[in-house]
Amino acid sequence: MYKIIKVVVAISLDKEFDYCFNPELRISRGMRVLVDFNGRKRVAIVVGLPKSSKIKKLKPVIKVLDQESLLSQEKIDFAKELSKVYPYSRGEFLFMMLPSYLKKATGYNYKNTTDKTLSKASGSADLNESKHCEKNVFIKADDFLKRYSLWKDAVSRELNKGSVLICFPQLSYLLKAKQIIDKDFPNRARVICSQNKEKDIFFNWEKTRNKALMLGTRMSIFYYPYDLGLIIVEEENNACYFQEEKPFYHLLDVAFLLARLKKIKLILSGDFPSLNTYNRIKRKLIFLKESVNLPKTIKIIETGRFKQKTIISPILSELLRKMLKDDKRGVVLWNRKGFSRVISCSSCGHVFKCEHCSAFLQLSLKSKEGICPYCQKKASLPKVCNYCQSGYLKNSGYGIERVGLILKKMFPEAKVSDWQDKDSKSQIILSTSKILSHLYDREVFDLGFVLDADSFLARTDYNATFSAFIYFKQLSFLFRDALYIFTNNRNYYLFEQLNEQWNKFYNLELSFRKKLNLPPFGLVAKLTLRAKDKNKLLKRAEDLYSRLEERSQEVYGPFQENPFRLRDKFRYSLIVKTKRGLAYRKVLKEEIKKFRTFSSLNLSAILQ
DNA sequence: AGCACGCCGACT
DNA sequence: GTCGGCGTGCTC
Repeated sequence: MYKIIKVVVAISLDKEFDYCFNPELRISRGMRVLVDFNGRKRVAIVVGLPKSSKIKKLKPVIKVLDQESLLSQEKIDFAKELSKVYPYSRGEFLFMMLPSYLKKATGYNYKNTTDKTLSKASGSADLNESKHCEKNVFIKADDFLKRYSLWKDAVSRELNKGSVLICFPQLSYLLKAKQIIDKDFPNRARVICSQNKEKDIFFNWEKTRNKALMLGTRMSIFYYPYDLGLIIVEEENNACYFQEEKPFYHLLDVAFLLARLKKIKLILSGDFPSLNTYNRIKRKLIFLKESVNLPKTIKIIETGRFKQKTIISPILSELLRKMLKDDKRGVVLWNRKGFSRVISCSSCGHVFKCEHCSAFLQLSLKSKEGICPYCQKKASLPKVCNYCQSGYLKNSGYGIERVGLILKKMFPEAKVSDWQDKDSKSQIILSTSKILSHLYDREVFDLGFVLDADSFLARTDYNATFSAFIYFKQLSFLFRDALYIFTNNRNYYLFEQLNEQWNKFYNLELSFRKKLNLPPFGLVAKLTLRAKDKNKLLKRAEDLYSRLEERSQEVYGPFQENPFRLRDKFRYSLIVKTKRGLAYRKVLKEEIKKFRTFSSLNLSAILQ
């Protein structure tokens, strides 16, 4: 007589499959088994042990790969909850919780030593958000040290009982913070991140299961230890917490779901909360703990009266002159890499474009080559135009290198440096917005000058104003005296908000979002289709559009993505607006599932 | 996901 | 004729 198991595999189809096995074998939930799935051998995870099956002819399990359960019932439930929210199957999520070399059928027999209490913790996620969230906190302070001092005690308290997971947006930030954390918790912290070598992930995965202090990037949450008692998300509003490739997910969604499932505390920490988190604070679902921050001066300068022909307006050159006279240092911010924006022929006007993207090549002064700002591929440039054989190449538009060159000419006596070449003697420093990834270096300058503020507002997405607010506010931390912002829209409401209380702007933004049913109130999904064949792609995009519209969804598009063609593939997007809630997500998920992705065309979905 | 099956258009 | 690209169905 045979016994039966239910398994899932790592495919997008959210379905359990039944197999039979010899009762002499020891099989329990959360173990890996090797099965014949549709004619091929595949690793599957056991999710159930039913008495009977509706399927008449069951295939037998080929091999049992583990001696003991690898994934607890709680993790199986967690994967199920995740698959309700995101358009991926329970199987796909369960496999994300395994170190990748256990995803293959390599005969590793996992022998558990510490994970004995697993099967106790079970039950499905409590979807009533208000129940366990009074514990959740947002810690607001403008630098890491201040925030750390506010959540440090919670860490040491929790470590007496169980494990703590601290998430960081990037590995570089994590390692910097680790030096500080190591002083208080010597030899305790373990790093879990995708950059780890396979062995390290496995090593940590096994070792970090008991009263462990885990520091990780966004994926580390899928490897959480069974006795996890506290999750901390540092720089909660950082865009790095959103994974921009398949599977798309936001760490915060995953963290909320896990905290609710495990009934544990979640501490969010950052200089400014995300709008979603602020909404939770307002709804009293998160408690705000704010440390007093020094107000920073942000000055708005209208440039409209001056021709943009000279990128350095008279006001700016006057400010820089005064700054040099006062022996102070400043950073000029311009968010375009390279030297110029367009390379064209002075005679026939031919514009040099990237072969793989719909983008103009940009000149890099350093390599004297053309470079695509999107795919980063380099292309050699001819001395004489290869189309008309007569014209010279002409550069127009401003990249950061050109802005630097102009400033060098204007201020020959000053030391003008690019961000990467700067030293303690540099007086005028040029940088793109990547300066913000050095926020935690705590290097402070006297003055800052944003020359291209309007390009941050020219974005068409609903988040543009909010992102611009965060960008300017975070920048202002880097400057002792003042941050100057040059704009043609002096009267835009954002600018008057920059020197107000931070939550005044948040309240204003939330009221707009509520009126227009945008996140965090409504659900916005962006579905992007990519293919090499432009016409077929458009047809597919229109197909999907009408299908979604039939389901009475508010659909917009198809829009061409910018750039339309990227790495040889054209891209169209659809925007779907619905109410928030699992039922609406389910409709979207079904349509995405029904929409088959071929080798020649793929679909990705981002839900916000 | 990945594979088999079957439907059409192209072509030695 | 039949080769092959691609839409469709299916996996216990």
